[in-house]
Amino acid sequence: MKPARRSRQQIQALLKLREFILTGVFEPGERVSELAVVDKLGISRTPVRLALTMLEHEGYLETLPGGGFRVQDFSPEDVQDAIDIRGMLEGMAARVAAERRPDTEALATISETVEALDRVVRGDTPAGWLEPYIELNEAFHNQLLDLADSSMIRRSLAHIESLPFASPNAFVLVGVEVGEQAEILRYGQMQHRLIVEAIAQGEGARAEALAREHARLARRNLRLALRRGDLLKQVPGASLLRHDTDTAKRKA
Amino acid sequence: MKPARRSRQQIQALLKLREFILTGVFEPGERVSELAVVDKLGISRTPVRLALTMLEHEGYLETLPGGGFRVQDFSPEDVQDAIDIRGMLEGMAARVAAERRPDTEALATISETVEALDRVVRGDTPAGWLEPYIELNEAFHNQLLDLADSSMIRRSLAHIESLPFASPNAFVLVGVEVGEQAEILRYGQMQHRLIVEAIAQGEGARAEALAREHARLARRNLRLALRRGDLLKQVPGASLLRHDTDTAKRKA
DNA sequence: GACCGCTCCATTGCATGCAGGCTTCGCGTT
DNA sequence: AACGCGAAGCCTGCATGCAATGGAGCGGTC
Repeated sequence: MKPARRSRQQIQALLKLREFILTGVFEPGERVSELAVVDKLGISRTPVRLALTMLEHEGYLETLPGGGFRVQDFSPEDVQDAIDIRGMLEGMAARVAAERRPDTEALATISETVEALDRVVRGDTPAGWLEPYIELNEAFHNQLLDLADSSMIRRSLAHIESLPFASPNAFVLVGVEVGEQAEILRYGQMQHRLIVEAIAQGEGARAEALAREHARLARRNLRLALRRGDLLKQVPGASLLRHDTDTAKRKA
Repeated sequence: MKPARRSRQQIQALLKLREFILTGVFEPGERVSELAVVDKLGISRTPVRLALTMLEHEGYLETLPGGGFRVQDFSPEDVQDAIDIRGMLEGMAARVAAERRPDTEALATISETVEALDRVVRGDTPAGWLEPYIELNEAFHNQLLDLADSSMIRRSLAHIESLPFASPNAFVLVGVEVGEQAEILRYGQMQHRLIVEAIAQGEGARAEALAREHARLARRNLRLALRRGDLLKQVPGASLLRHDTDTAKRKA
């Protein structure tokens, strides 16, 4: 029955559960017990339990006082704040990178990424540009972290980005659906350029401000998506958003 | 043999292990296996394992590729960055609080704390002032978070402050040993005052800058402690600092 | 003598049996 | 009829047995 499973059960459980939560199989606010998950996944309690606590640390779940877990829900303000926090951390990364005064060689990798992004954004290939853009965008953010070379920044960023809607690429798809998409994309790309430029010139404060402002693009797209519900479907983790119909605690 | 333990084994394990790590029973870089902990604590593997993964998320441990854990070590730069991150998050909290334009009533609690701190700092009672200062200082930071009322900021701050040397009170004791202590304390207290004032007047940018600068006091004390090794003993989690003698990877 | 391979041991990952607590439902009494 | 008390069942927390994997050490062969 189970000789096939040689991969880690715990990872399986984690992936499946995350998928279930993200796709709305488990609704926000819903209580989820070990047993229910065991029945649903066919994995025994030990790895399931481990996966549940991992999801708790990732922010998807919270423990209930009486034991068991509950699917976390998020307000629009929460999403906004998460994006802001990412922006601040990336800003700090840019500043730290600038203060190290990296030479041209150290900047080579990220410069290549910026140029590749240039080609994508300016490119006349309207079809199939999305995939590489997302990939390069993520690469840019990773390479910015590499330049800062701070395990603490890395750690905090990883923590906030474990919330899917806080990642740099979360709202790219929203922009796509909107007419001004091309202009926004070019604007963001200019920011990429200027961030690297500021770092190269050791302008820490400027690099920080640019990176922070860069994250505001995501906030802009968030507002767009909130106004046009159909756009929300493009955002990973949108199902975790609290339904406004809930008369739940606005304020504790 | 086991009828006495009715409290949660897992919590016991967590507390004991954290204490062991902080007091240096487990050295940084040391490998720690489940079995060793089971023998040492007399708690079975299931709760021990859970406690270990929790400590991993808190940043005390990291998983080894071959399985098992390793006590994390931190460079002085890591500590500095952690303090900076806390400062940024507190700055964001102050800004968000200011942008909400809280009325006098909402500010009542934190104002009382500031005044209580004033009495402690200005007070002529040189003995026994430390305890209340630490308590009030922590209360101030908590109440600042209450004003911002952002679960995301709260979450990220809790995460970074799970590292003991990143908490607001971590370096207070260092300042105590130094002659200029009184002056520094009054300076920090003035910042407390001004932060609340800025929030009350809706000056978000100023509140943020003040809160960020406020955290720099901890960085200052960190440098002091690094120069004078004896002061380091006052800092919680100092045993996690990487020994400079290690010729380990400075840079990956 | 050195290198490759095999075997054994240590250690983690998984499953399940067991006990205790919290809640809920039902029955009895006022 | 309503409230309180008691019992039962579900659910979580813990312990331990078992299997599988990775590494180290030893032996054999080239």
